[in-house]
Amino acid sequence: MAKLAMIGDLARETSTKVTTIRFYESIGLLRSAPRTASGRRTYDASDIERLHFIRNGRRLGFSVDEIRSLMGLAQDRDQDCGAVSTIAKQHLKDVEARLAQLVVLRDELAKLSESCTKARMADCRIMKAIGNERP
Amino acid sequence: MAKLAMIGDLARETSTKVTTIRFYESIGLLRSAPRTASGRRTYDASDIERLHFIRNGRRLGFSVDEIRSLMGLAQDRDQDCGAVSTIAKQHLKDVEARLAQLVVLRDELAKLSESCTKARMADCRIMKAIGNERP
DNA sequence: CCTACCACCTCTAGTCACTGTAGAAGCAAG
DNA sequence: CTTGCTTCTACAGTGACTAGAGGTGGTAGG
Repeated sequence: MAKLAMIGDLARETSTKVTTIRFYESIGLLRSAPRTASGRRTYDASDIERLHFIRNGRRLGFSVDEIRSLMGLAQDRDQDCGAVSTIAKQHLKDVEARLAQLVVLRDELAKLSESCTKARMADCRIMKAIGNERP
Repeated sequence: MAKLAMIGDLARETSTKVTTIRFYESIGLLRSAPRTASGRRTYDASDIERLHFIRNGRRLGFSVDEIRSLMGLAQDRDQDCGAVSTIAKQHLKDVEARLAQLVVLRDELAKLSESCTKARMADCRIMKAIGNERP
């Protein structure tokens, strides 16, 4: 039988903080890990995989709830994966929307930043611009 | 003397929720508005300007603390505005960094999303990809 | 004058995904 | 045996609001 990992090993393996792993357990994203006699959490290979999935999902910007859904769907191994595709596509759409917003923001900020003429505060163009913009 | 506005007027004028205005007061971003006999907040033109500044600052992605700094700097009307420029430039840099990250993310997600072959869950490429990516 | 209705009030708790802290106990090496 | 690391629990804090409960004030219509 495979040797068990302590929480610190899991943390290193997945570049996750120990506190974050405990947090995932507390919100039910990871199962309640079995404990040693002295109360320490022990993990096996499937926990490592699951945590990798969670971390990658988060890195890709999926919310905890989306990850929960994805992992839930994975249970039905014979179902088709249309629902997964739907979640991924929606997320992509959201990211694209945020991206577009951020581009607008960047351009506004760049214009703002360029407008500086090293004036007195009372005449500062940046301050005036922030005060006057009406979207 | 100019007529005073109620909190609802201010909210409409600046597209801000009433609760948000009260929140800004509670964190000292807006002054404690003077009250009518019955305890309602009253606002004048300078409050409207100040709130516009705050909202525009937030829309541009400045944090509440940055806005606080900017408004603090504005007090010294004779000082030069180098500090303002510094804050704006730093913020621009932050936004550009986020933008770059988001572009990477978008590309990863797009690839992910395209990889779907409408398979059984057990063979889903999207799920496999989320599970297997190791940054 | 009464009633309906809206705007306003305070206070508290919830959101999201963690992070940080305090204080105690386990465990292996020197 | 001591040192120093890891782990444990439990709770508070982050940012920037948002929502809800439960109440008062002011006004317009009947």
